[in-house]
Amino acid sequence: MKNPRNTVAKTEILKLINHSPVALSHAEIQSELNGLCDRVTIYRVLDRLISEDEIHKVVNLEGVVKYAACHSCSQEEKHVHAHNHAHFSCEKCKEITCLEDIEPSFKIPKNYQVKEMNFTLSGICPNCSE
Amino acid sequence: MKNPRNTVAKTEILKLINHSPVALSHAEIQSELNGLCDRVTIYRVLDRLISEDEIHKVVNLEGVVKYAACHSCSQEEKHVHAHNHAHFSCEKCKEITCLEDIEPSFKIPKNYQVKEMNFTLSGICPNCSE
DNA sequence: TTTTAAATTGCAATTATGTTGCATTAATTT
DNA sequence: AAATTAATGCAACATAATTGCAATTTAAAA
Repeated sequence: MKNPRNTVAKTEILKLINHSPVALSHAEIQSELNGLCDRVTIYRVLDRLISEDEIHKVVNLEGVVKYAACHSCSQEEKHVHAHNHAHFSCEKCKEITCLEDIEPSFKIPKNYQVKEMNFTLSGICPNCSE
Repeated sequence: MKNPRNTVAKTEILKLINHSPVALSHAEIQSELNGLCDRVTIYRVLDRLISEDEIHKVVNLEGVVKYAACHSCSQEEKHVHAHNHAHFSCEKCKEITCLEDIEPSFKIPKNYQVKEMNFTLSGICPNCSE
C-alpha cells in the first residue's frame, strides 16, 4: 500500500482536468502543461489519479483514450457507481462531454455479469450544430 | 469514387470476421492469416470493409480496437442503424461479443444530434463465469 | 484474348501511444 | 534535520497505426 503524495505535476494535471468541460487526451494535457514534466510522468500521474478516484478514463468511438473529472459525482458516489454515466463524443470538434443525467435502461441475458458500462453517443454537439 | 475490387486478402479477412463469434483485433487477424499479406494491407482492407458496411469497429473499455461482422443485420439495416447495437467486453478473456438484441433506451437533451451510439458493457462473460 | 486503367499491395520509413528499469529528486514522517 | 519512500526524468523498448511510392493485380474495355 502506497502513501500518495501531492506533487506539482499531480496538482496541475488535476486542475486542468477539473477545469475542463470536456475529457482530455494525454497529448492535450501534455501540450497544456507546456513542459512542466515528462510525458511518462503524465501517464503515471493519470494512473494514480484514476486509482485515487479523482478522474476516470473514457474511450471515444475511434478508440482515443481521454480523461475526465466527474463533476456531478460526490466522493461517496465515485466509489459506488464507478463513473458509469453516459458520454457524448462530437464528430466535428472531437470533444467528449459527460452527460451526467442520462441513465440508459437495458436488459441483458442474466448469464452475463455486468460490472461496468460505457455508453457513448456520438454526433454533433450543441456548439457545433449552430 | 473508387470502384472496389475483390482480392484474396479482402475475401479471407471478411471470411475470418464473418465466421468469428467475437470481435477480432488487427493482431488476431494477422496471426490467423498466417502471412497471407502485409500488416498494412490488413489495415487498409479493414478500412475498406468498414466503408462498404461489411463490418464495424468496436472499442473495448481499455481502448483496444476490434472488428466484427453484424450477423443479425440485413444489408438494408446496415445502412440505416449503423451497427448501433450493444457489445459485451469480458474482463477475463478480453473477448468482445455483439449483444444483438439489446436495445438501450435513453433520453438526451435535444440540442445534441445523435448519429451513432456505442454501448459497451463489461464484466464476466458466460464462458468465464463457470 | 489482350490491353488498359485504376485499385490494391508490399516495403520501408515515420508517427503516435504506452510501458519499463533505474538512478536521481523531492515529499512526508519521525 | 534526517530518514524513508513516493515520484520524477531519461533512455530504451514495445506496439499500433499511417504514409509515400514503386510494383502488382483486378476487372473492365477493346
